[in-house]
Amino acid sequence: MPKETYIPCLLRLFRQYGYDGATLAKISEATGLGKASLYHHFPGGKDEMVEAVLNFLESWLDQNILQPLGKTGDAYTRLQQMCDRLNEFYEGGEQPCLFAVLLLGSARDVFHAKVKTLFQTWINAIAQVLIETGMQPELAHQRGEDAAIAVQGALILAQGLDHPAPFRRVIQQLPAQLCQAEMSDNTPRTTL
Amino acid sequence: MPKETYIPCLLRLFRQYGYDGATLAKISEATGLGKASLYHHFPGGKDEMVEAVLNFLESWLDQNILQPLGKTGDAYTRLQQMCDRLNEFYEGGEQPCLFAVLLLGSARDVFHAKVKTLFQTWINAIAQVLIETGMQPELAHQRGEDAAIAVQGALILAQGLDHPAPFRRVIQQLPAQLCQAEMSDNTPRTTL
DNA sequence: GACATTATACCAAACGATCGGTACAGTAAA
DNA sequence: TTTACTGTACCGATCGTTTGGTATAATGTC
Repeated sequence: MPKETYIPCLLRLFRQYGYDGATLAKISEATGLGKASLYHHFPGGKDEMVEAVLNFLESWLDQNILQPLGKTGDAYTRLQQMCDRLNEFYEGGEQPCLFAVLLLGSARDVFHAKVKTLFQTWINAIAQVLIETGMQPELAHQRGEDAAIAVQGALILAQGLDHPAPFRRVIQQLPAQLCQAEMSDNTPRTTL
Repeated sequence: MPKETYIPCLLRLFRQYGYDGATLAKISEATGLGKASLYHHFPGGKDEMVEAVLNFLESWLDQNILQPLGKTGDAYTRLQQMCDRLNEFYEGGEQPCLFAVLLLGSARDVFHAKVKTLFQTWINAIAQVLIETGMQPELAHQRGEDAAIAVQGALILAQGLDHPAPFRRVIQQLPAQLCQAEMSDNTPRTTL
């Protein structure tokens, strides 16, 4: 079997257990491959496995996020499509984000560069959509960051509260919040 | 020396390296205590060390967040005080959140219950402040979640982008966003 | 005060288990 | 016969943990 076959399984393991927690014993059991076979497909060991998963996620990002966002048409609808795909990918908030897992694990330095560019790519793509609607580039970029923040934060909270509701709500509200016009005054609030 | 002396050091280590990455060797070196001495203070081993850190964070939360939020006075100002303390604690976005680290590490199950109640306590305290301003309880609770989401997401992004700017911006904008009145119509946006 | 006892704080060394990784013989397919 | 792949057995290193013990200071006893 080609090594690409095992990428989804590896993704699942690293998301679930983290870099350290996903031991070769677990990987061997989950893939049904002996250690020797794993090292045949991934001579670089665990690091190469994670790298392969990150490459897979890069192409996933391109196909499921960047390309839909790059199409012509309604900005709101395009962002909604992105949210649909994110909802799928994170299984409605039940699965954590591998990026966050890697960033907060002990091997953060090894994969930091790759994760950084993936984040930047995603944020820039969102910003570009908003710029096309006439939004100022600076604000659009902020909104792109806000989207990433909302998704990542919601995933953390969903894990922490052991309930996916916050993530689902964020995903549902996100397109409207991103397209929303800026507040006219600085601090409009209900009451003091 | 009493074991409380070593809590800040342990907090730093677990934040920086994660549960798995903070090995006893590193802990021994950082604290200046031999492994056996660590087991004198924390007979339960690493788990008890983390537990002690979480207990410390629980009292930190009470003193620096819950009590200021519980005072009388301007809601906006109280939330701003909370943000100041958070900014301190996370060192302007340069330090990750131990809760997230634990939730995404391999030992998530062990500390999940404790982290969950701490999250809930924090969110409820924010919601209570907003309810006092006349906000509907349901919306107030959503805003409490939004605050946690924004902080956690911003910390992840700050780690991922290797730049604390997103966190600082979120912290600065947070009080206004929480107090902000609900949108009149559902999806007001600039352009299609 | 002098002495025995106990509690606290600490450490060097070693424990078994598991880690990621490798060597190599063997099998299956071309 | 070559190439691709896999199972077994094994490696050194490091993991968290435990053992056995030593100082030091406090506490009780006479």
